[in-house]
Amino acid sequence: MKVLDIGEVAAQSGISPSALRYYEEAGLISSISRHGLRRQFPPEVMLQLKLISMGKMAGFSLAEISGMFGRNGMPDLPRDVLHQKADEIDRQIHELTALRDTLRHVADCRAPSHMECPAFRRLVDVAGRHGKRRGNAEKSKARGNLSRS
Amino acid sequence: MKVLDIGEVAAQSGISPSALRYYEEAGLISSISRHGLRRQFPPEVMLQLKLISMGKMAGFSLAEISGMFGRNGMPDLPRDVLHQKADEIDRQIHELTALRDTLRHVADCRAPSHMECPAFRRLVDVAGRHGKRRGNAEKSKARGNLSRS
DNA sequence: GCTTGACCTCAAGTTGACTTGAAGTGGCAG
DNA sequence: CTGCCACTTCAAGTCAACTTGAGGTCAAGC
Repeated sequence: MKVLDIGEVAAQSGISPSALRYYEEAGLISSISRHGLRRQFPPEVMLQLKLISMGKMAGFSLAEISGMFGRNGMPDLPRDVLHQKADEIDRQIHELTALRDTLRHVADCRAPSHMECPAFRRLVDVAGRHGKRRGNAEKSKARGNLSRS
Repeated sequence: MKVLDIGEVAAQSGISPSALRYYEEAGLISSISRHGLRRQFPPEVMLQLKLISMGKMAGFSLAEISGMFGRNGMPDLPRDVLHQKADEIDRQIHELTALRDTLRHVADCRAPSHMECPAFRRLVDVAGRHGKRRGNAEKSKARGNLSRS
C-alpha cells in the first residue's frame, strides 16, 4: 500500500474530499498522481493533515499554516520565526487556561454574585491587552494565491 | 462616572463601535440607554467584553459564547455543562501544547529529516482523533438569530 | 444659531474556508 | 458490454463576523 486514494485519505482523516481538493489548490498538500481521475496521495499526507489540523486548532489561517510548513510539508522556517510562532501559541495557551479556570470557578463557586468573588476577578484579569487573534483588521497581505478567475 | 459612551467602550476595549453594535444586535451585550443617538453602556460591559474575547480566543463562535454567558452577562449554565466546556478547552490546550512543542522541536532539532526523529513523531502523535473544532460540517443549528431580513 | 464630529440606521460588501450543484469521466463488478 | 458510483471540474453559494458606504441626527462648542 504505497499511495492513498483521496477517498481513503478522506475516510482516515475525517476531512472531506472537497476540502482536500481545496487544500491542494491552496498548496498545502499535493497529490502524487491520478488513478483515472482520482487523486492519489502519498502516505505522508496524513502527517501533513495532522499538522494542518493542529495549526487550525491554534487559530492560524491556512495561509499562515502553509507559511509554517513549506510546500514540502515539513516546517522549514528560520529558528527565530518558529520560536516566535511558539511564543504566540504560548500566549494563547495562557488565555485558554484562564478561560478554563474561570469556567470551572463559576461552576463551583457559590458566591452570591461572581463580581464579589475575588477569585473570579483575579482569573478574569489574567487575560487582557494582547487581544485580537482571529478578528483583527490588519491587512493580511497573505492574499493573492488561490484567486480563481 | 456611571455609564460609558460607546466611544469610551471602544477606546478602552479596542473593539470598534461597529463590532459593539454587532454584538448588541447578537444579544451579547446591551446598552442601557441613549445620549441623543449614542448608546450608553453600563460599566459591567467591560468585563463582559473581556469574557467574550476570551471565548473568541478559545475558538468559540459568538453564538456559543452567548450560550455560555447568558443575556445578563454572567455565566449561568448548569455546573456540568460548564465543566464540559472546560474539558473541551482542556483538550484544546493539549493540542496547542503539542503544536508549540513541535514547533520548538523542529526549530532546535538538527536531525537530517524530522520523520526520522522519534521525538518529532511522538509530539505529532499527541494530537489526533478528537479533531474538528472550527471547520466541521456538523449542521450548526445555532443559526436563526441575527438573520436580518 | 450654525457647524462639527461622532455617532446613528440599513443595506451591501468582504474574507476565509469550504460546500453544493450541474455536467462529465472512468475503473470495475456483474 | 453495461451500469454504477465515487470521483472529476468549474462556478456559484454559504456562513460567520465584521466593515464600509450612503444618508441622517444631534449635543456641544464657538
